[in-house]
Amino acid sequence: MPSGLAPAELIAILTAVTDDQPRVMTLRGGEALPSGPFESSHRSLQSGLRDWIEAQTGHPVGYLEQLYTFADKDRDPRSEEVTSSQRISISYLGLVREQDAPGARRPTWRSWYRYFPWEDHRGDHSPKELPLITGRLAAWAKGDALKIQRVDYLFGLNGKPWNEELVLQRYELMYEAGLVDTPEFGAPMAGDNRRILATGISRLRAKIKYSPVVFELLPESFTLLQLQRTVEALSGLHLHKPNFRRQIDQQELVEETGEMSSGTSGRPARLFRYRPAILEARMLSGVRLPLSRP
Amino acid sequence: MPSGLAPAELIAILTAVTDDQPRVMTLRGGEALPSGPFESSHRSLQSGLRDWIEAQTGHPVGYLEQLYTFADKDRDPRSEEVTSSQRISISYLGLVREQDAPGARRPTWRSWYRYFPWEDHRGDHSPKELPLITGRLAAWAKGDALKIQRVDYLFGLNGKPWNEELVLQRYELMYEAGLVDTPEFGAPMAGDNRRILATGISRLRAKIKYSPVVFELLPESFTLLQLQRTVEALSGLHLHKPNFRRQIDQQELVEETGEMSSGTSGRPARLFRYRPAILEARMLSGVRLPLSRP
DNA sequence: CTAAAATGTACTCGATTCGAGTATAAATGG
DNA sequence: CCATTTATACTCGAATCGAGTACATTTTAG
Repeated sequence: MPSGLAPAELIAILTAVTDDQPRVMTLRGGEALPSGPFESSHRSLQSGLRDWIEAQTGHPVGYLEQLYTFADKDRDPRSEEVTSSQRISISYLGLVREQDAPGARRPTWRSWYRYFPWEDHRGDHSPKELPLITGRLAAWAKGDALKIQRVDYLFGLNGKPWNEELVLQRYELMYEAGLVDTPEFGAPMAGDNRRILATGISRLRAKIKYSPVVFELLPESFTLLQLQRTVEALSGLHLHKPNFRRQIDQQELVEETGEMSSGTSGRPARLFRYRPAILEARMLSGVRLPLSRP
Repeated sequence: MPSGLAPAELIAILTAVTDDQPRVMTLRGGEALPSGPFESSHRSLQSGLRDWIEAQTGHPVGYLEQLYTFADKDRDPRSEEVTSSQRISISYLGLVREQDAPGARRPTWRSWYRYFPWEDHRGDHSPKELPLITGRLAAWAKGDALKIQRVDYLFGLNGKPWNEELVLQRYELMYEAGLVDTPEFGAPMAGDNRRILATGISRLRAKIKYSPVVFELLPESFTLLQLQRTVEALSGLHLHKPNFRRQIDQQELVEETGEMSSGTSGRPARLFRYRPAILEARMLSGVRLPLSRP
């Protein structure tokens, strides 16, 4: 058994939230995710990537989590060619406070929804692309009961609820149906980068429900509305304000700083800070999503 | 920037449940997990590993999920040496029905709880090793409020509930406290294999709560008690029978076969089968854990 | 044969959670 | 001043969940 020697590559999905938009750091005019070779000199995968990101962007990375490891042929289902050496790619999800380093090298932060416009359900109406997409999917699924069921489930049709976590599954369904190269249905990326981004969004949308990672995206002190807007940006959902606040203080994840917000319109709000002391004790409760507007 | 060329290795945590014990396939007298080099000839990581396992064990793998990718220096915190070439190891969790291939090559299936005896909370009493372990941990944490809080949280002391999912975190705490090499506190494994096993157990214990993976471990048709015993074996918890059954039929994951069980003592039970048709529709409900006995 | 043990099945009850809605208070901007 | 925006405190009913009770049916021990 000859063991394959494969070069390893690290790929980062760096996410920040600004102006109520969840954003991802991109290169080459928004067409590629940042990536680089894995250096033998690094202490570990995790710390190697951390050093590399901070050097490249000037942003400290608050949270870094491994997502998935691909071999080349896994990555782009379109290419049928047989490559002799398979590159191994390890993808990571990183959360940064974009405002931390305003003066540093300006990378291009793009909204997630530029690539997945159908995933933003915050407005009063569902995204304008959705009817077109589901129409095309219905035509594609016609006759196959299993496919119809899958479309209904993934896109919340026929009484089924919209599940915001299924970003990757929806993208893969659209890929099967041949819809992902339609420019009106989201901006393209090089290779399989858009699929990797979908993986990261899925993971993060799941994670905010049972882990306090949101706070890695917020400044030191914040109002409860800021917190809610951030969760809404990530999940792409509109949340019920009173219930959201009820959950937050039931979980005792935050404490008042004593200060009040200023500079905004409307009544000033109390400022809060995250209580990292009980991080582990609250790990498995975390932020849940009390939805509203069906 | 010279890119490091690293050989990649696949490591498998193969799990089955027999005689109400969750088991893992091991080599070398229970000291190692099966592993092998990643072949360039394989179509993908996933399918490569699947072929390899089925060839080695004769067991078809029902479910296969990637766990985590390590670089060598990540893997064994004990070794301080600087290796020039870092091996990349990709670990997978696989579920098999052990009874499927009784005549094949006989690998050694060991109970999880041989390696983590403190994780089995099914009996009337908690595991006999626990008082010793928590005593030693308390001595280790003495004086450090944060450490004490962590011990309490991870081991369910001082009114905190036992959380069965935190297998890896408990193992790592015990590692920090220098308890993992005590033979009374579980059998040893080579290198970091025991830590990788803990990762797999944590993942599986979390997964059975929101995904119907349990059925990959059961025969085609089964009784509700068999299903409950399997979940109990994996979670290491004792469940409340009436509530367990209530949840199962609320979720409509199973249907009656019309047959009855035979050969066992007690009243014969109805046999059920899994309904894979609605797999996706139920993905995010799955089997939850209605505990009993505080 | 009979009783005990093991297994299966159907209920009830109360606490908690959760979605949804209502009401009121405090600031800003024409 | 009044419309608008934001903050905060409640209420209500449905669904879920932990816990417990009761009873049925079969095997096995004695």
